[in-house]
Amino acid sequence: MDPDWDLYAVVRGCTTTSSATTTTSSSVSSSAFAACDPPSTSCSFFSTIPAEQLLSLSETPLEARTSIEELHHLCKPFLLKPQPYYIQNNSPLSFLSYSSSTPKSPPKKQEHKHPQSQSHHAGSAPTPRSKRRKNQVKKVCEVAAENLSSDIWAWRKYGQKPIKGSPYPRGYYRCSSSKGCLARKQVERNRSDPAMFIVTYTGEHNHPVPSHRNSLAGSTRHKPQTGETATKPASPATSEVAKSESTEEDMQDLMKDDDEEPNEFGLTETVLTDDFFEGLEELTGSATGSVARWPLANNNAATAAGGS
DNA sequence: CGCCTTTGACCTGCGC
DNA sequence: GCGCAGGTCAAAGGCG
Repeated sequence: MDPDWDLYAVVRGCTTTSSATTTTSSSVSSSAFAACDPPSTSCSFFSTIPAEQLLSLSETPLEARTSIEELHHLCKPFLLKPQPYYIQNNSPLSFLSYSSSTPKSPPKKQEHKHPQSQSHHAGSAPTPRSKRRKNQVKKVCEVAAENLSSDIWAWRKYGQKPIKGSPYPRGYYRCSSSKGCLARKQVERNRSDPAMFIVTYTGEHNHPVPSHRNSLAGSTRHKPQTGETATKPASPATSEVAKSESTEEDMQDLMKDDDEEPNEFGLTETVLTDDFFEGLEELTGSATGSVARWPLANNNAATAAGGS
């Protein structure tokens, strides 16, 4: 497994919101930091840090890590470690759900291959659609509706199904940034809390974060969402995202001057505020759990299923 | 023109 | 083995 793509996403998400400060290299490490969510959500990248590390971090006087560089330095070690599952919540350092469909089984890239159409997705040998349900690495996160639009990846909806027991349908999206990308995500509205969306990521991106969204053409479709018909996929996944992200792109463009790579941390000083470290304390306490979490930076579920 | 969403059909895994 | 439910495909139509 490799949280790479998630991390990338994280980075971007963060970069877009928080004004870029210093752009350096190492997208990987930065990604972890980027964990911070856009606007309302503060940084939760610490969730990626092992409990022990967190403790040590928290014990470090704030004054001691006033610079991004320092923070980076402190966290870098953990950022490269693959983390099983990370749940990101819309709220700063709280973790909502944790789900692991397959804790350890190696990422099954080809979660399935349709016999009738296995021609596409070049590069990967056609494999049966088998074992898609089991042995499949998933990253599940719960995202608030308002955060659904913060996803740096371009997703394309390829299906929607009503889920038994749930009044809301589940939307199926795949990464449209790259033809052969196996990354997929499912967006489902939380039945118990309609304001929240459950986003499940499967597969991995086999390409770097797109500096620009693939295309916006035809992505913005304004279909009159008939009420809350469980069949209406909230907002066209990417479409909404695309729109809301147009500004992100702009920002990214601006930032590109410095470097193509996303902001090292994607954090601004403002992000590293008391609030930011406040949550840290909480984390140190909660992070002692064995459950690995990470800032699934992408709250992207901009794609909402069950649409709003 | 290219990409997106929608949607019904099809395929496969899983539980009984 | 059967049926259900979940996941994906692909055609049709829309949008920039």
